[in-house]
Parts: sequence; C-alpha cells; structure tokens
Amino acid sequence: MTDVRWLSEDQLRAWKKLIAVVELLPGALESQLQRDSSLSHFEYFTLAMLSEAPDRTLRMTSLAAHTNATLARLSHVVTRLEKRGLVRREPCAEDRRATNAILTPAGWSTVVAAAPGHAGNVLATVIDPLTDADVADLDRIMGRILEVLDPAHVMVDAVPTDD
Amino acid sequence: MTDVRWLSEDQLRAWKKLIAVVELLPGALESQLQRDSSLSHFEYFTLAMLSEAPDRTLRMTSLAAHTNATLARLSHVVTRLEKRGLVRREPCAEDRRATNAILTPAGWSTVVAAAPGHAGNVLATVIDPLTDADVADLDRIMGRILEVLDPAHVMVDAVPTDD
DNA sequence: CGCTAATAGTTGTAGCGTCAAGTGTTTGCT
DNA sequence: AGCAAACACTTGACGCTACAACTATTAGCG
Repeated sequence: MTDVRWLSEDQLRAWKKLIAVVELLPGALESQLQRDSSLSHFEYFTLAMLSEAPDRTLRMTSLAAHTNATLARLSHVVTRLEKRGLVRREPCAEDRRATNAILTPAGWSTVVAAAPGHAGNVLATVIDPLTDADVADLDRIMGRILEVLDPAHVMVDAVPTDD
Repeated sequence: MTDVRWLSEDQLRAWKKLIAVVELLPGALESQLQRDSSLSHFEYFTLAMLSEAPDRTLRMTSLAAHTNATLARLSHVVTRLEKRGLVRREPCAEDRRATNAILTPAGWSTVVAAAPGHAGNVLATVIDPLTDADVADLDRIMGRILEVLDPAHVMVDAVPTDD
C-alpha cells in the first residue's frame, strides 16, 4: 500500500489546465445564455434536446439521460420551464407511470432564438482558438475520457457508423 | 446579420464530447472525495492551494484567485472549513482590511490524507485512458482554450520558461 | 490634511441541485 | 388471480453559490 501512484510533471500540467477549463467553461456559457436569453445552460440544453426529439417530445427518464441529470433535478427544472410556458407535461398513454415533456411553440421559439448566440459563444470560446487538427485531437481525447466517465454512452452517441 | 456562424460536423462532435466531460467530471471527482474524505472538490482544492503556499497562508483575495472563486463564495467556504478546524482566519498585519487564511495542522493532515485517493482517481479517470501523446495534446489544447477563458493566467501559470 | 474612491472582506437572501421519502403503476413470480 | 418488487416520477428539506448590500480600511488627490 506504500506505493502510491502519482502524476508525472507533464500529466500534472495537462490535468491542471483541464480542471481550469472545467471550472471556467460553465460560467462562460452560463453568463452569455443568461444575459441574452434568460436561460441557464442546463435549461438551454434541456430545450435543445426536446427540440431535436420526434414530436419535440421525450419521456422524463429519457430526457434525464440525454441531459445527464437525475430525475429529481429534471423534474424541478421542467416545473420551472412549465411555469414559463416553454414546456408542458402530459401523462404518457402507453405507460401511466410515465410523463412526457413536450416543447411548446414558445419553447421552440426560445431555443431557436437562443441557439445562434450560444453557438457563436462556443465558437469564440473553444473552437476558434483551435486548429482543425486540434479539434480532431480534442474529439479523440474526450472520447477516451468518456469511455471511463460514461461507458454506456448515455450522453454522447458511440462512434457514428454509416448505416 | 443574416450570416450566422455555425459549427461544422467535426467541431460539433468534439464540442459535444467536451461538454459531456465538463458535466460529468466534477461529479466523478466530487463523489470520490466526499466518500473518502468528506470534502467537496472545491474544499479540497482550497486546502491544497493553502498547503502549497508559503507558511500555508494566503490572503483571501489571493486564495480566491487561485481557486477561481468569488470572494463571497470563498468567505462562506472558509467559514465552514474554520468550523471544522481545518483553516483559521487571522487579520493581516500589513493591511488591516485584509484577512489571512491559514491551514491548521488538522487541515494539513486532511489534505495529505486526501491527496493520494484523489490523485488515484484522477489517474484512473483521465490520465490512464490517454497515451503520452494524448496528454501532450490535451495540455496544448486546454492551454489554447484557457487563453480565451483566463487570459490573465490567474488559474494556471503561464507557459513555464527556463529562467 | 481632508474628502472621495477604491479595495478587502462579510453577511443575508434567493435560486438551484441533491438526497430521502412518498405516490401511483406495472411487472414478474407463484 | 394475487402479491411483492421494480419502475417512473414528484415533493420537501437542506446545503452551496451568486448577487446585492453593507462595514472597515487604505489610497489618491487637490
């Protein structure tokens, strides 16, 4: 038990930078969305997932998986979005335990209005400073880390194939 | 105004993976530290910064910069750490507006005890799945993003030189 | 000097996330 | 069929963070 593994100097340097990004990036996304669209990043992400779903509808459990949230968290957030008229709930016909979350027209408008500003912010903050090769490296590296953090590929789809 | 910039397919894929890591990594760090040492990641980081400082002492403002926190947040956290006997406050002699935060012996023991488990978790989660080349790429890419997020290099020191 | 502005920090409040507990529904087993 | 376990949420309470307001001290400047 005495041989404790530690990080090499190079690894420590890379780690510190990653952790700095992990701490700073949410704030950067948050403040732009809050300022321009009065949405938290998680709210935006929730609306975005719904906007891409068939009929703009998803079961709570499925939406929770897509957004990497607990059901409890999602339930609170949907309650708030519902009060703002961006989402509505509907009991699921096939399974009466389940609830569908549905994007309202107002919710759709909100997401559509928010998307360009958010995309611009993402571009300016993380994409523009990178070369195409960097982007490819980033994709590969984050993919490897996700194999550990999310082996079931709940958050991000597995490597896309042509079929 | 009509030409809204958007992300390419490759960029979008890399971005989604990065955001997934940003969402999942804090939880992974948090639960290990909470389980093994009853510390949040931010508390651990605060203690770690103090442990590396001369005399294990830092002014609140300086500690806030090192941990990328607002003064208000840090003040609350230090209050809690103080109640647990891990840190103590002392008015600063040179500037009577300022407060020094000082790591107590108990705080030092706590951080020393927590470090190996935390390092092991970092290794297992992000370093082990990467090759040495990946680590170098990660360092370079996060460095470029940090130029935007933290141009003043408050969180991470600028590229080290030999002088 | 003396006054204002800036700095350093603390505290209270409101909002969001987590955890534990609870409801209603469905599945699976016998 | 009947009953227990699993599932799909919802709700309430508590802890942590951001924001705003406030105190105390120091620096700048005429």
